Amino acid sequence: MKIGELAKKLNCTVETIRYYEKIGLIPASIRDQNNNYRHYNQSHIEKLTFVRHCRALAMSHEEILELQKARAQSGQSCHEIDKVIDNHLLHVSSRIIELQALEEQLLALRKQCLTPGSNENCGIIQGLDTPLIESLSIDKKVSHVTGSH
Amino acid sequence: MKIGELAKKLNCTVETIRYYEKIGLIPASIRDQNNNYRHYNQSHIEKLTFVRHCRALAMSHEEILELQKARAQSGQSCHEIDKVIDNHLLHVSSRIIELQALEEQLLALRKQCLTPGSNENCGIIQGLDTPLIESLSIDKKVSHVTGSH
DNA sequence: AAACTCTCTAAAGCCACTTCAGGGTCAAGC
DNA sequence: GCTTGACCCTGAAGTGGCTTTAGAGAGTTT
Repeated sequence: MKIGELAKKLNCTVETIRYYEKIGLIPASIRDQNNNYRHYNQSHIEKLTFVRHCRALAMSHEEILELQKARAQSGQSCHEIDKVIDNHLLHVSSRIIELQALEEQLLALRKQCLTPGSNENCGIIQGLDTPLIESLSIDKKVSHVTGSH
Repeated sequence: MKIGELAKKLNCTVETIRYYEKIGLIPASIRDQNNNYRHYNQSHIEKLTFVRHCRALAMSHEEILELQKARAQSGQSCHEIDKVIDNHLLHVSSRIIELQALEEQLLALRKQCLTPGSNENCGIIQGLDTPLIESLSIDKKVSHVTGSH
């Protein structure tokens, strides 16, 4: 299977696959000796499926590498694996709480301007001109699950 | 006021302030003629307060620039301002919904391994080896509020 | 043979900063 | 007057997880 077909199968771009190979998230593909095209077999598909599933769950590359490493320790307990998932769940749930706090602040701000007038008197602008309450800025070290855009 | 004092006042780093100036998110500071140090007055403080408040609400630089532009149109209605906030609220709430769906998937996955055994038989690994259900990958164009870490 | 699609590589761009390297400035204490 | 340490300066590179661009070779269709 060539890279384009694999990309379609896994609902990602060929660039993403090449990028994963480059950074070592998936093993190097086999190359066609004539034209240097990448070729993939079942084992490659499985490895990429795993990575894409992890990414769809918003795991970082580092977390994925940890999972791959833990899984490779044959015969070992899967305690390490559980730990990675538990930690990541913490990342996600703390990010949800952060964003919910943010949403509330934004809704409160929005209510300052229910009847649009001139922008000089806009309650939103007035609200934004005042500093934020400290408590909102939640500890950013907890989660790698960032951003909102 | 020098940059270090301003940074403390606004709970950010001096590097961030210099960066904002560089990309034009805040106007250039006044410079001390002797040593080229940046100096800030009340007007600068207000502008940076506005930007930091917007950023604390997870607005993108682009959104902040839109707000600044809208506000500068004196005499105009604040309809544009409302629109930016409404749009951003959409970003945030759709990201919350995404992350909640993600959290559920992760919890379901976690339940596959309640009694840790060998990692070969770990239900989490088995779960990650299967492709994701398409419906999870929500339209990523909606929100700039991304990530989880 | 031309046109179109697929593949390749290396490098740059994105966002919102942070970090680094290598300096200059200034006040306090010896 | 000299050192120490805190602060300031600039420009460039690094972060993560890709995406985009530029330029070129390979393969298929007309």
